Amino acid sequence: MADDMQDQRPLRSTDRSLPIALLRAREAVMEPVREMLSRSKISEQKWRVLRVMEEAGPVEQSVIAERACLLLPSLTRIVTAMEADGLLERAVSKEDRRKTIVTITEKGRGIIREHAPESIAMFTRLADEFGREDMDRLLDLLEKLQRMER
Amino acid sequence: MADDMQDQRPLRSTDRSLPIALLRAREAVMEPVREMLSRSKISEQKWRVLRVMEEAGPVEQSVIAERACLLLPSLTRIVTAMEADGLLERAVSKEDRRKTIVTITEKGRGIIREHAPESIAMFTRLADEFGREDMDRLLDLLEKLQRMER
DNA sequence: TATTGTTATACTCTATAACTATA
DNA sequence: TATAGTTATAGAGTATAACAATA
Repeated sequence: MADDMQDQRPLRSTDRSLPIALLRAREAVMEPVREMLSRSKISEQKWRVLRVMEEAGPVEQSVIAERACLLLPSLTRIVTAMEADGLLERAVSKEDRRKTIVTITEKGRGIIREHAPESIAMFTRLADEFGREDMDRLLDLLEKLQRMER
Repeated sequence: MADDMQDQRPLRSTDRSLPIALLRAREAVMEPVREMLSRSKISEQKWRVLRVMEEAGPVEQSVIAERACLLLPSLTRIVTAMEADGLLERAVSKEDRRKTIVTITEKGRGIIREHAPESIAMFTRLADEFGREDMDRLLDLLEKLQRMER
């Protein structure tokens, strides 16, 4: 009701602004994660790429870019560096020679394995403190939001 | 149960990874917001600073930095540029001369007013599509998360 | 001595456009 | 003509440390 009056209404408080609330929540959650990653000199972005690649299997770069929330030009640089570090391999697709198929290497998987226990422990601790049910509810809602807008 | 076995468990799917889910959700939500801001040549960060300042009234920079999710060195540059553009004013605090108190100007408020209708309309449309109740629930959970970790 | 904010620096990501090669 | 990816470039933010002024 009264949606036509919205031009006169003030903006929501920043706590109830979805973009700001998502950002603040993420910053809060990322604090210990950043601490963990910085110890092993792997950037947040590279970690996301590893996670996405391990999950998706061999994939083209556009897919990685979308799922890791990176632009293609950024991904090109990141993937080049990671290939040099032996964390992944690139190959031209046989079906479509425009595509580059990227595969995680054993060394790349090693990085994930190395951090998995601590990563899981952090999440478990957070979920316990936050409440498991609320955490599930939150993840459900985030998935729904993600799926809606595209 | 079986939390002691976590070292052997694989990581959660990226859809159920809280940091990744928060990031993807935010990217989805930000798409139209970025489109709006780019039309008026105001960066996402400056927009956050304006929002926080309007809400908080005259505040020191540390507070803005925390609430706008920016590091102090980044904020220093942003605030310098915004002061040059007449969007805010800086003054040394009388109680504690180490502190800089920043105040939004009428011109700064103008930027917010200019974008408020479109911003509210975007959110209203999104909340309708997403479901008002779910949106409230999501914002409650995000607030809770934000408050927990600090 | 600790705190607030600034400056400096190296690195990285963003955003856009232009380009190559394939389709 | 359109698409996948690369390269180039300008701008901006990140992260850290060192510093000045003040408490």
